[in-house]
Amino acid sequence: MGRWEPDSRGRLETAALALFGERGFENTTVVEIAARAGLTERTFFRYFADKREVLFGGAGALRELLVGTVDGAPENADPLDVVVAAFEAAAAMLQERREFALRRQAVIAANTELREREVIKLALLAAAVADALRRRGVSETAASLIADTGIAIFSAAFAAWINETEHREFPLLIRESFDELRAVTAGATRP
Amino acid sequence: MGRWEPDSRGRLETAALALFGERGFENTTVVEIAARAGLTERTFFRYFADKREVLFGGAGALRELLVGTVDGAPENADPLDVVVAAFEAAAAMLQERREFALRRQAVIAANTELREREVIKLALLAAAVADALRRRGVSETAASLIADTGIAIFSAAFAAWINETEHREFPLLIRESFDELRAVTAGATRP
DNA sequence: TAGAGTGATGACAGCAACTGACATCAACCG
DNA sequence: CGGTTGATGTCAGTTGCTGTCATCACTCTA
Repeated sequence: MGRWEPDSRGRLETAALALFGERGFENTTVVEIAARAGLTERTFFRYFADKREVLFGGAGALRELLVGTVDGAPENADPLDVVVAAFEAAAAMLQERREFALRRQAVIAANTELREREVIKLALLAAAVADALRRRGVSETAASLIADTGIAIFSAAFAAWINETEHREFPLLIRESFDELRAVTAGATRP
Repeated sequence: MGRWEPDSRGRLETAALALFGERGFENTTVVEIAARAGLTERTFFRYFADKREVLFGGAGALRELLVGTVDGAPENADPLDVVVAAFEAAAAMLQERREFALRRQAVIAANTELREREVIKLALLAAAVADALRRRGVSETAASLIADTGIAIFSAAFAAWINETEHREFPLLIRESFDELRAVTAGATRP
């Protein structure tokens, strides 16, 4: 048995999500989060670079899944198809923790700073996916475009998944958004 | 003649960009910015919600231009074409202040917090464009997708405009990114 | 098994971002 | 001419975040 309770990081994350839910992000101090987790403020900042970061621990796993899927796709597959498939896998992953995702999203939606952080996390995911595409030989610009497009599809599907009253499968919603995007671009100016 | 020097806001912006360029964002305090502008810290925070915001005053004008262009487009025009045209207009606007844009971008690129803020500004632009599209009758999901796609095109073109050694016309680069995106989506899975 | 690490945590001091409350005073207005 | 207004200053306080050093159960090694 260790000297301290185990899983400090997890306890901090749980405490933070609970407190943010109860009284909001701004009305919760780091000292309070740490106290509820049975730790001190200093320890909080050893695990998380800043107060917001405590809500974004899962981003790393998501990135690995996305990059892994792209890296593992057949060599001659269409890049956009590959990216969409990767986001479908990510959607499936999130779907398994829908309750957590909902509570977390409610907290984030209620605060501008947190929305900022979420947007930048998405941008980082896009950058990682773009890198993976370049490794497959996709050109500089195309890689960015495709990765950003993937994020756009994912965001649209995520909003639907969270907000729709009839709860449909998240990966299915990804596919639908993709179809919609193809319809949209097909309609635009033809040379 | 006023009681104070005019254009406090502008003086703060100029002082901030200069200081950030000299010693970096993190090594510059708000007190120093205010002092160089002949003002106090408190006044700085009356004009800007936070330290980063001093670099993003132009975002409002950009949004108005985008939204205005979308609102003013012919009623039956293809939504994606309309959005691309709006971003071409925005690109033309930025091109007129290339020097400023370059210095500003160098400062932003050097700091994570500032990159975060820039990403969220782009997200806000996307949201505004999406709203404008909905006003035109475009569906909820399609509006988000098209607006995000526009941002993706803009971002890719902006990177090229800033980084390429041969300086090409920004609006032209937008058009090229758009073409590339269409090529990419045309290549993906066909039903 | 003594003693030297090791690693997670605590204690404490301090900076800088940001805020609220109130004071100031030139310019303007009736 | 006196009152109001609006931009700015002053000051005190909270909180996010960091550097530094101490602590001490556990572990490894001689």
